[in-house]
Amino acid sequence: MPSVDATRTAFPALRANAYRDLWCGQALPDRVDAEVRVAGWVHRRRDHGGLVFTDLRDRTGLVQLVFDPDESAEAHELSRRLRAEDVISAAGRVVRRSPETVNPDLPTGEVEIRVTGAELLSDADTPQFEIEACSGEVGEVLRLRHRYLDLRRERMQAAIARRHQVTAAIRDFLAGEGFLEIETPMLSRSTPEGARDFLVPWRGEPGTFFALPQSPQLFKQLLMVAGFERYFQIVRCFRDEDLRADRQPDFTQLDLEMSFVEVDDVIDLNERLLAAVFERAGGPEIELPLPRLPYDEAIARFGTDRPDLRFGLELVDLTDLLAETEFKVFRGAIEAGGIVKGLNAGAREVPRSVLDGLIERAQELGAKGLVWAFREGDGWRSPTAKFLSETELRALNERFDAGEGDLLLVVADEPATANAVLAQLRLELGERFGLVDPGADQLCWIVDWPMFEWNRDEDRWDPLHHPFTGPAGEFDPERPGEARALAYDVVWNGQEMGGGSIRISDRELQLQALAAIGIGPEEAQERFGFLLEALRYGAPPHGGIAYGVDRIVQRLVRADSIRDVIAFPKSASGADPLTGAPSAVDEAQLRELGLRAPAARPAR
RNA sequence: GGGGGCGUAGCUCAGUUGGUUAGAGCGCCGGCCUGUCACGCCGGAGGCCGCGGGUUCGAGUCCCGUCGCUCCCGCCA
Repeated sequence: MPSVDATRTAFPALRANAYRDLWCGQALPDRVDAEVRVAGWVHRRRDHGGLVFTDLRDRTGLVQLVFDPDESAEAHELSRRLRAEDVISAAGRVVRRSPETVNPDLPTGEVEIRVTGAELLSDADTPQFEIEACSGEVGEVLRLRHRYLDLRRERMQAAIARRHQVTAAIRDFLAGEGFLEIETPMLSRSTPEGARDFLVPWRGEPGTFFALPQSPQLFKQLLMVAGFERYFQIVRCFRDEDLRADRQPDFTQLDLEMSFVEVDDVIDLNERLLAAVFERAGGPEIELPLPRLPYDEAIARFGTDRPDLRFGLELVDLTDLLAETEFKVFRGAIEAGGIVKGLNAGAREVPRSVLDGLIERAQELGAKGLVWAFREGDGWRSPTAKFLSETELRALNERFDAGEGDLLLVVADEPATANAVLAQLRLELGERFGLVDPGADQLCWIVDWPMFEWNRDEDRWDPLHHPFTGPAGEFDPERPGEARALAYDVVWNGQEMGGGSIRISDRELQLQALAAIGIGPEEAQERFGFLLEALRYGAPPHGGIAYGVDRIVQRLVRADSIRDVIAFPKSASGADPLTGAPSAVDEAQLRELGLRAPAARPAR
């Protein structure tokens, strides 16, 4: 007998109320002979003319109601008029089913309720889609337009309940560690770094704008200066960028900050936090401490700062081996400041069409090309092997640790491109070859980040995290490229779940860090003056982290899309099919704000 | 901004080399049915094949454009 879905929250006994005194999912053998009232939605109806069965659904599950004319002619009459999703309440007696009629697939399948009286509380139009469709997934826009129906599905109820378990576990754990939950403003100042801001025009002075927060970063630092020492917030954040399957323009962070801590302190607390959340919300069992991977090692081995550690196919640097090669593709790339890097996909039967597809994919991802080679005996089967010398082939072979039939894929390009392309190909090959156990989970910390990376388009240094991240050791403003940051990201199966750092708590150092990315004292004062000012008044050393709560829940319920764990998400195009937002506003509203409507608005 | 995929009944989809009356399952409507539980059986309704143009004797099918959805790249400090 299956137990009630463990992902749903526990249900306390209902106190008798106007409509019911038992949740459907509580109609269990221990209630046999009880006279009860239940209420909910008509999930399915099986009309035998004489007997009518309905499955009644509430948040806790299903229970079978039996409408027998011998029990109540009136209720039986009503039952024949019921339609899917009608809302009813029913009174009756819990009875044990005879052995041959037990439904082992239903937690309440050992009993049923013989109805003695029923009331139709609300009748329902036929939904445009079936609540629990038996074929295929219903189109997402339709689901979102009728989200209140979509959310009735068991999977969605479970996802939203799981989300509650996650946030409840977070609150309980952090409260136990001395954290206070403190709110920060939604209407705040635009700090046009990083993502595009959502702006809110201010009526008080037309032409000025609030910005919705991309994160409460600066406020939480001020809370540390204010002496709260341990703060957290489960908080909505906003970024006006294009969406993805794991990205929403408005999303939820767990934001936390601690005073008088160093990197190890923050990581230790967060590992225990993750373990507590996983234990309570049905996540993976994790062994602490989690592995820590230095940034450089992650890039070298996986080509990315968020490696999926559930499978191998690690990258191998071949630059030194081929430095003298005659093969122009490789040689040319190396001389232009690039690298040659490859991965060994192992012994695979890979048809030519797939190889062509890989080349095409590599080019899509920005590579000039992709060289493939199969190990065959002492030699190689590859259209390009003939360009390489015997010595080089042997060296390649050793470096790759290649065995018979192994497929090698090689990209020669500047480091960022070669790494990005191979990192993505590695993921896609892992998927294609079934190297990832769908039940496996691998978490790790990425540590020892560079402070800055060179932005060639803008001709300046950009922070890898944000400009309030503390440097490790002495900071040399003359050599920003060499600075390391006291930063850490937590990566789960190749997805960034959270990231944080020890912050700069010294005003002079903060000014230097801003200067390194091209923000001089005046501009710093103009944009971050309130922070710099606060740092004058006794700022404790502090650091923290922020997690994507939606992503954590998405992973826990193994949903393909972040939208499946948010009650009312935006569609992939960024709009809300339910309310029709965003929408035009009337002229008077715009006038008040000193704004003008665009000349022509495309019809939505 | 760029690339891929999709758009046929309320829903999920099929639709051959371009061929005459566009199908299936589910749902819906009507009827029958006292042990079903994705109930069953009989009958029925339901289509601007996203939209516009083109090629053709003939277009759901081919071509061009456009709109919508979706995935990815860019972007997301």
